[in-house]
Amino acid sequence: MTIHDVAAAAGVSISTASKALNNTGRMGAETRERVKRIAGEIGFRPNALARGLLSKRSFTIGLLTNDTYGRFTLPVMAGISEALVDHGVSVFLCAIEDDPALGQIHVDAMLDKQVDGIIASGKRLDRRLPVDLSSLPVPVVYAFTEGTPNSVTLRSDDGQGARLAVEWLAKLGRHRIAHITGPEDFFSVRERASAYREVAGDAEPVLYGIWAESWGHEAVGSIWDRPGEKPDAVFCGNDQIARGVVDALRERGVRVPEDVSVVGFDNWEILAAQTRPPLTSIDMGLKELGREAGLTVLALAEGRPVEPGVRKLPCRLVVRQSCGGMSPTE
Amino acid sequence: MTIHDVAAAAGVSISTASKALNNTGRMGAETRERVKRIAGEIGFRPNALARGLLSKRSFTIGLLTNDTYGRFTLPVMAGISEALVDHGVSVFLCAIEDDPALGQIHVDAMLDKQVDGIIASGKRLDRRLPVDLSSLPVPVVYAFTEGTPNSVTLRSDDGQGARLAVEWLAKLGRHRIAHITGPEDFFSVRERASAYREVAGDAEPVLYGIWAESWGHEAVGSIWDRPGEKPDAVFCGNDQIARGVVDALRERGVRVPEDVSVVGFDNWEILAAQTRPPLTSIDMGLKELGREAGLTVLALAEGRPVEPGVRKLPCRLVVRQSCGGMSPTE
DNA sequence: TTGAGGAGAGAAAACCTTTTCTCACGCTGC
DNA sequence: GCAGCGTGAGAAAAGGTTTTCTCTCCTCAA
Repeated sequence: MTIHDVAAAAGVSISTASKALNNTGRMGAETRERVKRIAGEIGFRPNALARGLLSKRSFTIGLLTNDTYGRFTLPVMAGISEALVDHGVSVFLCAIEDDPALGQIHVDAMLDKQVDGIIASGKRLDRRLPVDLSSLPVPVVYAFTEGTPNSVTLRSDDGQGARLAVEWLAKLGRHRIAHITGPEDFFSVRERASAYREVAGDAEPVLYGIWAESWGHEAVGSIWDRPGEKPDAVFCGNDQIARGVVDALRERGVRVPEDVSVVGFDNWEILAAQTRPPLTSIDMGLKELGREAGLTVLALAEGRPVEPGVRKLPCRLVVRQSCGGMSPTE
Repeated sequence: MTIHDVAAAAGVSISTASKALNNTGRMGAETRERVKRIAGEIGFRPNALARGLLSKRSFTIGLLTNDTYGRFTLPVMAGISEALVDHGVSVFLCAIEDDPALGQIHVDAMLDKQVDGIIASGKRLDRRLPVDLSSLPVPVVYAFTEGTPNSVTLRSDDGQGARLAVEWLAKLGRHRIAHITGPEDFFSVRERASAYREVAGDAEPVLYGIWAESWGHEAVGSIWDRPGEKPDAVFCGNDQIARGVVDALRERGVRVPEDVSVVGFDNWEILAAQTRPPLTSIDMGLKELGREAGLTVLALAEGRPVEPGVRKLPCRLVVRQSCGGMSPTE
């Protein structure tokens, strides 16, 4: 089913058929309608390859990621797809592990296929993908991964997210707020910790560890075993740690949320909702991040100007039951 | 950088350049080498759109899924990508939620882009995607979702997986093996339960519930609170349930694995490894499934014959510490 | 010396669409 | 009655590549 068939069936030339279908050119209204009707009847759909060859636009972009579990990439991907499907753009997903060679293969394959742009994503804000995207013939947007100097980079505002969490705890009347978090060499860990300090002061030390439940357990042990007053709230670096914290507290007979409020980070639905009690958590808004990234790369592909630099998107507090108290709108 | 530039730089015609680069046609060996060298030097890469237009092969396939969390789709995707990247094939990922309209939009977009084939995937073996793929102009392979009657369908062998689990427990000397699993209306639940019955007999009832930790908890409660002898092993319908079971047992002072062995299903790394103790689990081999699906759709796209029907791929036992005992090779 | 045949290379068509250019025709205004 | 113009529609080129066909030499054998 090519445009030839449409033209033949409508008794017009190919050029007329094309113009009719694209609402361009001059022609009689009934001719246009007839061509359109016939195209619909025989189920004509234009070949995107041929169209792309001419227009230099493939309506295709690539998403490059090294996030194997997809915990971060999946929401980003969903946002991108959601934003771009209306524009007829499809997305190549390329998981490149941490392998530079594999990354290069995928980038080359995408360029061969004339993608209109590339979105680079990852599992960590302060690490680069193992492949250089700085001088590609197509626009590149970095989302949730570190970009090159003059690039467009989108990331979550972890400081604001942390502030949100701690202020929420404060609003609930908690004032001895501990912070149990991940490895200090993560930029986002430092950013969250410093926002935490701003709001909570330094009554409690920040406990750095690893991104695991076991660390949440262990940290609760070290805090509750030491003498002196105990915290009445814990702000955790991610939901896994929070889960460990909640479990450890319950095992010690400390009630959550009655005695201690706990806030997580990431709002990893499948974990946060299964914890007992379900975790109040900070959502980084990765889907919105993806949506923005999609629209941005599209803008660049269409030649619209986008000012370079790092753009931080706000986090959101998702209230469940691990803090007790009021609803978030009060 | 087009083949015109290569031809000009090498002082040959376009056709000669093309033939040189593709190792086709007749020509002097040094001419061929010279063209290749120059193409390499100026960084020529053929335009896949133009090539696809002519060859009717876009070296592109689509992966359609309604699995939002990507827990099943992600490993499948990884397998597909891994198998096809060597063949120069890129993959469009289309997440269609459960929306028929969205599904149709994505399918149309992919067909417009002349994909060589489509792989349909999902989150459940016994459900169809909300879009009809039965009479598309491109080959379709179903992976981890129900296919249409005469299609090629790939799925995990859940019966064999369940057998693996129960036999493993038996081999460890466990003989009162309980089965706590998901909703009975899942085909895979029934399949696993019936394999369990075959091996374990019906000393213990099968407990059907929901796919949640809370159900694991609850089920342990109902078993351990009833009078009489207790199980010495629990085979769980998935890792979330297993997690709930392990936690509930620990809370009751029942030791895992000393007193009771626990096996999960899905081998959801991030959960199984964080459980205390880490879960022995059945891996459905979704990556291999993806790989097979990729190679199969490629075969179909190239016109090689593939016999239709349902092909079951074996599950694998992944031993961690929740069963105790020996290593898996003994 | 001539004819056949083969080797090397180029011309051109094809893939499908969009877009620009050209053409024919009928009408209006002088 | 004729120049000019607007309208509707088609011809053709372009985009980058592959492939088939053709052409020109050159060599070798008769």
